[in-house]
Amino acid sequence: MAKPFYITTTLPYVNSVAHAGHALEYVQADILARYHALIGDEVFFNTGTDEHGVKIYRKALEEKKDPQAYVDEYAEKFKLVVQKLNLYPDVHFIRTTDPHHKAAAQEFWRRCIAAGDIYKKNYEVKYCVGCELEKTDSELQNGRCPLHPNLDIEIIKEENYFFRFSKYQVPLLDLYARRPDLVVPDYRFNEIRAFVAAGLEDFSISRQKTKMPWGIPVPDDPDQVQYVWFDALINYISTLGWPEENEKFEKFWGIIDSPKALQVAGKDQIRQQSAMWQAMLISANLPSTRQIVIHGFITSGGQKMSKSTGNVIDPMTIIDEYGTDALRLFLARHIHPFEDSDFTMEKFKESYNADLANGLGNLAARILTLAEANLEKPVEHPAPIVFPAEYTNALEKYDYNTACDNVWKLIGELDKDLTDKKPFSVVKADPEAGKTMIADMTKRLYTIARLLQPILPTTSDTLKAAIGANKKPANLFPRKE
RNA sequence: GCCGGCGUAGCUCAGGUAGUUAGAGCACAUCAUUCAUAAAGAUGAGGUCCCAAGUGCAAAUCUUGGCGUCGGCACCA
Repeated sequence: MAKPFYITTTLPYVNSVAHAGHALEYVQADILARYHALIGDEVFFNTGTDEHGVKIYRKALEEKKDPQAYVDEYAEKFKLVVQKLNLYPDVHFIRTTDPHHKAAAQEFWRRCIAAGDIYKKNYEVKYCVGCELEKTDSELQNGRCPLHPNLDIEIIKEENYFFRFSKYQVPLLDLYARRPDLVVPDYRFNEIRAFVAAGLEDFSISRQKTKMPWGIPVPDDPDQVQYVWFDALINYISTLGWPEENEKFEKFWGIIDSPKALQVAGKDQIRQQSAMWQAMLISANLPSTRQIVIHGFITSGGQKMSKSTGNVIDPMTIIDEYGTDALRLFLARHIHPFEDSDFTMEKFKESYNADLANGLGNLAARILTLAEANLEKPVEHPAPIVFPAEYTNALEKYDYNTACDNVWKLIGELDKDLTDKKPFSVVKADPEAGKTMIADMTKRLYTIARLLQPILPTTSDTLKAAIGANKKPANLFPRKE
């Protein structure tokens, strides 16, 4: 009986195109999805786009587009990214403007009301006339907008709905105590625990429709829409057909005593994912997330990527030049799973040439040339292997770097054996012995291809097909200068 | 300011409950070679393990202090 495995990324907000950080999160989640599929689990992999809110509304107006037309366009762009990164074919792509998601968000809201956790109150918004934007305290300096220090900040009163977050301090701390691996890595868990322990304030979860209509309507209140991320978080369960498809929901998301869902998110998302969303789930009487894995950010040349610095790495450009698997390997092997990491073209090219052109690509060429020339028929596929413990343990701990290192250790050993045992010489002196060696090494290459499946799916398939046909493929990774 | 992490070869990092000459991958140099993508292989160079004091027979590893650096301390998603 296949074990259900649920995994989701966060949904990118569609006010800009996909960047390297999105690619990292997609690839990390995809490696886990594919790994679990490989070991026989029934996988539900969710991603999609977060499409409501004031920023999108403004951008649509700026571009003189209907908001729906604007988000349709961006959703297509992100779908293309998902495709180009070669994510798991059955990935479920949810959009927060999907009718079913809207209905689910409204139902979720009603459940929170039923729990007594939503109430209306006057909310004071700080507003900078210069920016024409609302400002938070952390954005202000000495009570003034840093961009427009000569203008006074205006206080606008707005009636909004609030979520009774304060009520969930103890329940959240209980949850954290019960589930000591809820958030990975542990220092991120400590951060959120400290944050919750310091006390929680209720937060606003709606906006006035007259000012900002681009959101999901609040049930039974035509004047308010849900604040964007309240609705956005609900995608993790609406994607499963919640609330109608309860069987599917329990199968993948779990039940209260046995949560199953795995979430991957960036370090800027800790609070939303591991505190606010978990409180919302408790309020709606639904199971919590089983585990939230927090990754770091990608920097370039030690700095945040920005157009003005000119250090932006565009994942799509890299794919066009080097191929999807080259990008996937760099993200998996050379970007730290949890800490911020540097991504420069120099480092990328170095790793491409070392790991792929000189490493895997060259090894495949060596072996398959010998196999094609000397074996009469393709080798029989080795029986499904037991994966090396170092490899599986690393993936269970989200240590993609070490999982890759483990495969590359096998590549190195096979390469060295080929050099030392010289089947290319042996086959001339003693054809049968040489052929046996070549067949054996071809099988080892097949095993490596299987281990590569979650990380480099296309390369894995190409290698397996080549071995199956006993035909050397074209250069997998041409060396780049 | 408060809390926490980190500081080890050119680069990215591992080790670190103290115990032989400090490790890996990449990069670099030399040699050799062809089954292969001028690739792979062998050999080698490269480190006062941030600084100082302390506790030990013994400290990169423990303690204290200092310096440096990074992260968190709510409504930007």
